Amino acid sequence: MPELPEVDTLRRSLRRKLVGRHITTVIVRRRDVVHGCVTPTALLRGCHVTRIDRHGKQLAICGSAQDGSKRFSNPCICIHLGMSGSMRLTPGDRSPDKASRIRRLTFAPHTHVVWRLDDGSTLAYHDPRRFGGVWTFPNIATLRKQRWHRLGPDALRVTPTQLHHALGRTSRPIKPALLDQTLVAGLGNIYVDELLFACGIHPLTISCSLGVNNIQLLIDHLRPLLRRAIRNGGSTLRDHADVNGQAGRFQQQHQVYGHAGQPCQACDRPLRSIIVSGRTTVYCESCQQTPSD
DNA sequence: CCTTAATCCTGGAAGC
DNA sequence: TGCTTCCAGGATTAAG
Repeated sequence: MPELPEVDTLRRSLRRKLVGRHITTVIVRRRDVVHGCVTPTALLRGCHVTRIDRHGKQLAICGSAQDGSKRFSNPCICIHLGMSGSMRLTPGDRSPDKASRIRRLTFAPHTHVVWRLDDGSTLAYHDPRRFGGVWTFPNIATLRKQRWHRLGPDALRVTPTQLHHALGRTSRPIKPALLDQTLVAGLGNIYVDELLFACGIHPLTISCSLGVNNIQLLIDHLRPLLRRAIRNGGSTLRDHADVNGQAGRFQQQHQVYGHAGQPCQACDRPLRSIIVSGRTTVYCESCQQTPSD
């Protein structure tokens, strides 16, 4: 499932391959996955791509265009991959025959939006389960103000003070609290389970009972965990892949997620699986205790 | 405040 | 083999 490391893998690839390119055509194959203005212009047709941003699990692609009266516009689209979304870049056909280049434009199943670039390559947004979507904004400031303002600080940048504040005001267990994007943005089921295992914190620990030491422990493990995942191209369980179709490798390093019943890497006892606020949660009963601090 | 459940949706896996 | 059923999950919403 695309969480922060998977989305950041995508951001890095797009930054490399998309920034500076010109978008010549936009094809919307399913209108209902696009929210806000659905015109090609709002979806960056005629724009140069200026930057790619990310907050939590959401991605922003910003463009810049000049109209007839030389006025600039800087539209911006926000992409949320939901559960099964992915982006794929297909290199352009360099053959001189224009007709064959156009005929080559075939669509994989569940392709909802396609952008054609000035070098003939295409960027395609797929999402079989359609929990994700594309949101259009007149500029990135509006995106931040209207959409990203509801999210908590990004999980890669959250400070101990911010985390302490966020967790201090909820009596929910730590597991659903860390999944709550309004408290911290970017974590999903995989990385919360991995984080709590790394910290030795029981998933049912009441958030506001965590002391400063444990907040620091969470921070100390959070960034290295996410960075390691990003370095490995994220976790591929089923759908996630980079823009070139390559799967991530971090799932090979999961300590608990997907390993229920298997021996704990640290103590050899079988890992337990429970449901916490509707989410499958895997942890080690002996390594993860409720801290008294 | 909190929780649970339902909702959206599809494909893969398990079960008969 | 082929059908049905279940399950996965991010976010939101409603109900308890």
